[in-house]
Amino acid sequence: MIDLKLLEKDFDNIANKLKKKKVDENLLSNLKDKFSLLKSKKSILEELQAEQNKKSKLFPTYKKEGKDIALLKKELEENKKKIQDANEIVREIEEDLKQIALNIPNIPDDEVPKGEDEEDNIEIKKVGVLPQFDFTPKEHWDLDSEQNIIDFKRGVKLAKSRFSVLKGVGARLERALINYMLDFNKQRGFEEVVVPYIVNKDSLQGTGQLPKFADDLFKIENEELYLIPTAEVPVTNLFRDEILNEEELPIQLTAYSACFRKEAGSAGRDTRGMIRQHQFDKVELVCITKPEQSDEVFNKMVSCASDLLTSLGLPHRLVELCGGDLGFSAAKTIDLEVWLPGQNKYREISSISNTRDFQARRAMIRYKNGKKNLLTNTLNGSSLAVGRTLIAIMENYQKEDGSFDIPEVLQKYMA
RNA sequence: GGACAGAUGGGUGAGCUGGCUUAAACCACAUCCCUGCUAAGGAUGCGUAGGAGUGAUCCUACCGAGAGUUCGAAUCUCUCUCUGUCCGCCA
Repeated sequence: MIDLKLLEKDFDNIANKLKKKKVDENLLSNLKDKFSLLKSKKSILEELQAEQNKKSKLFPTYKKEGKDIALLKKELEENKKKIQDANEIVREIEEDLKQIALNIPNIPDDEVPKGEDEEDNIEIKKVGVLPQFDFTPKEHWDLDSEQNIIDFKRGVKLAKSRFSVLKGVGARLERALINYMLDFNKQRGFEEVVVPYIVNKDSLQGTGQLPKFADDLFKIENEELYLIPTAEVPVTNLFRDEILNEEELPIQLTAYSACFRKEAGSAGRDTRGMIRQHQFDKVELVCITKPEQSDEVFNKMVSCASDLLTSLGLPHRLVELCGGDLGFSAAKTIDLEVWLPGQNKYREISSISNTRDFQARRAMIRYKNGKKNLLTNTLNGSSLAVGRTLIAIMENYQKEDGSFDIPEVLQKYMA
């Protein structure tokens, strides 16, 4: 959530920064005014409450001294009505304020490039050598036209479009990749956790998926529960409403989970193949840090994911997202895009974000710094999207007859 | 899913016949003092959020969550959530 005190103090600067994310300045000034209004109405309420408290305490002494309490009582009854009215006003403003504030995205870092959409993202570097073929490389669905590895037809039969079934080598490769990624991340200092795939509203609000992006989530009928769109939600919310010890930071975790997304806004995009599914596997990295640690940890996460791709022999590039393409909660994001020879394109396989204190403020994740409780920073990133890694292997390691090799590092996991 | 019991600060835990509670006490923790060595004792401080003030300090809210009764609620009433125990079901 946006820091309302900062908004009040430094309005022009923040409004200017949020232009990169296309936030309307009028909305922000409205928010700022509401915040000031709330403070003044609240102090009126508190004065009334103070009076009520003070005078209520007179009753025992009045009774002891045998004084008449009728007048005092009448006075307090009237004051009580004033309190109720004032309370109603404060509550309305608070509700209103919260609705606006929760829908304002994070402020991008200063060095985030300006831009509208993914066309304006900046390539930072390319890693690895593109594979050369003396035939025309195929897309993954053409490599497996019999659907012996990825069975899209039956996935649809079981659920609906954008679901699939992995079989044989496909199923084993998926599991091998998950295990390999978790082991790799562990070696880099990330501790593994296993978390629920269903979470409540508070958790989703903490990481920023709610209230704004309810349409992207699968909701459990008749319950305030949702399937997770990413392990980032449960893993980050592990520390919601907690005050951590300074010494335990940075916390560096990794988790495998299935992820569930409605893909509401992407009708018609990537309808073929494994790229965009309603259910997919992902190994995630989540870090909770002190603010001054988060840039260093961010870089560590990026190199972890990039080195993982390199170790699998997958050429890729690092791309810094421009303001317009940045996610709701992110202050800065670097995407890793893997080379898909069948598509002759780089495609996103990992997205690593520093949310600074945006999620921490929503989820109240703090740490004790001497006497003060300060907000942490939270970071998250994929390492990696497993299904996309699987097809990247199929396409990059393909042979003319449609078969493909398994990267060396995975072979012991396939035994 | 059914029955019963419970939810109080970092932990344990009293208060729960409404106002002498400003949430006791103990433990843990921090600083200091005394002592002088398989240790012991003492003093002070020690929840969260918001607000006012240069500051000491003061005000408001919070005893699982939300509503209600009352001049006044940790304490009474209702609803919900969660935890424990027993039963049922289940990998």
